[in-house]
Amino acid sequence: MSQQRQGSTPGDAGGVPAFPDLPEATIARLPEYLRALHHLAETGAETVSSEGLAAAAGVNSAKLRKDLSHLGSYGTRGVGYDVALLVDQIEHILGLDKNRAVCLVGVGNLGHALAGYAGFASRGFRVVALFDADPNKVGERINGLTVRHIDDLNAVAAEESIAIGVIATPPGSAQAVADVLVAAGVTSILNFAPGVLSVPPNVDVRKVDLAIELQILSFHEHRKASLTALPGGRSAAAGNQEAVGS
Amino acid sequence: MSQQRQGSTPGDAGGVPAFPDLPEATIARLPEYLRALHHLAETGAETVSSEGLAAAAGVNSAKLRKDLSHLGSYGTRGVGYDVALLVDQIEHILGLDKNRAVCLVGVGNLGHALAGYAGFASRGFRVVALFDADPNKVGERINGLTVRHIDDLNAVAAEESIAIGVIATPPGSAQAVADVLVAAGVTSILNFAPGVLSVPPNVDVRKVDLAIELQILSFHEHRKASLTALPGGRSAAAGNQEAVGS
DNA sequence: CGCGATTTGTGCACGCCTTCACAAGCGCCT
DNA sequence: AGGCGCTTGTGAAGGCGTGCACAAATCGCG
Repeated sequence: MSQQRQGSTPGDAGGVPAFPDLPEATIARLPEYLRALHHLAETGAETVSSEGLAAAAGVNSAKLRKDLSHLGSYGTRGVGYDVALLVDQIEHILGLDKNRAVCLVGVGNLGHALAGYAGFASRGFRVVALFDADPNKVGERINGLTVRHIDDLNAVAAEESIAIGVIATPPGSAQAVADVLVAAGVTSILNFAPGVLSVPPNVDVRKVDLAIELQILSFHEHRKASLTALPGGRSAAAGNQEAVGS
Repeated sequence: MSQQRQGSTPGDAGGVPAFPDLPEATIARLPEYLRALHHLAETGAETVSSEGLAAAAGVNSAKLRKDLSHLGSYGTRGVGYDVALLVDQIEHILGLDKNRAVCLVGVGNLGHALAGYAGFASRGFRVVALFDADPNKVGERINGLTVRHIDDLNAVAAEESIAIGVIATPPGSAQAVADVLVAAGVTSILNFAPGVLSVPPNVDVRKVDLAIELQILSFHEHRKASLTALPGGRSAAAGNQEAVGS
């Protein structure tokens, strides 16, 4: 068993598998596969076929096979994929075995909810610190953590290496917070504030804008309404089950 | 001025511009353009160049021009785009002039925050009803709305046409809630619960999974770490500012 | 009235992603 | 041992999206 396929770069340091240049689209789907696999494992399944896993993850089976083939050959022809093995592999690829530290900036309406979101801890992330600029919020205890002032961010980052920063502030403060995070050495940011962040090229930013999601749905709603109103108004089938991802 | 270009289908009912088959990628960017345009309008700008708007929206200027060209010719060569006109056009395309009714199911940690999210109302959406299955939550008042029991959803949908349903329940209840929404005639769903929803083909589902976003960031963090650790460890520049969208 | 500066709109080529279809491989049953 | 059915892994084709580079169009100025 051990490591069958090591990756591309031969001059590899240690046992870290070099990255076989996974397509972005594949990476965006791996977490969904992982969730489906965990669910399958709970039901006691030892192996899954690509068909079965694809159905559980909501994708085409061919796509799933191609995605998994990029990580190496972890399936057995005629049988399927070993669930436990695949879970380990994907978690390793995603770096989830590192139990990454996350800090959250902005303990307002949304930030408050995010701080208590159970889905983070259960999937390999530790929320280690909460920050806000409002002195009235500082000191408040949420889910076992005390809100600290944003000026303390540097100090906290110094003791504990922060892998990911989450921005849940009003739009006007987002850029300033991003600058602070970058200055503290954070190189991955999840931004819930509307607007574009300007960051150095080595920093990755993912943006989630709830209003944008609604607007996209509104468009489809608008389109469907105008189609069914037209003479040839059929069932207006089109793209559905659009998953968010880059 | 008025209408220069009406769309494709000539046999058009009323003044509704038939849909020129916008690419999905373009649709996903229109809301971001719209936000940038609103911001520009507030600063008093009458016109914008594609370069300027592209910068404000965080995209390539060529991409922006191509996107806008799909909606028709609303720019003037040598001058730029009329901000107010473009706002109207995009809002119309997205169907935001309809002031769509949104209902939210699941008033837990996240749902509570969503119910109070100001970004919805300010961008053309009205949260008209909150639902939950927990009797203890029913009756609670949030942001001027009273939480009702999920069984009342059909009745509410009968009086007020609900355009979009938002699911913010635990994963286990999501499918059941989706079924109720579909039965009530809702054809657009925004799902915050992990997992795949099964819906009829005429229903659009968009999914937002916060943990997935973190996992994707984790991957890039993992990748960057292993790159900088290698001999040729340069600044590890790669894809950044990845916006979420289908 | 003509010219140059500016900016839009778009044809074209390239690359990524998806999907199909099938050969190769594996296990089981006889 | 041999054959059969099932499933993976992948070559190839097609479609979609992006970005370049440029022609067409408009405005302002001399």
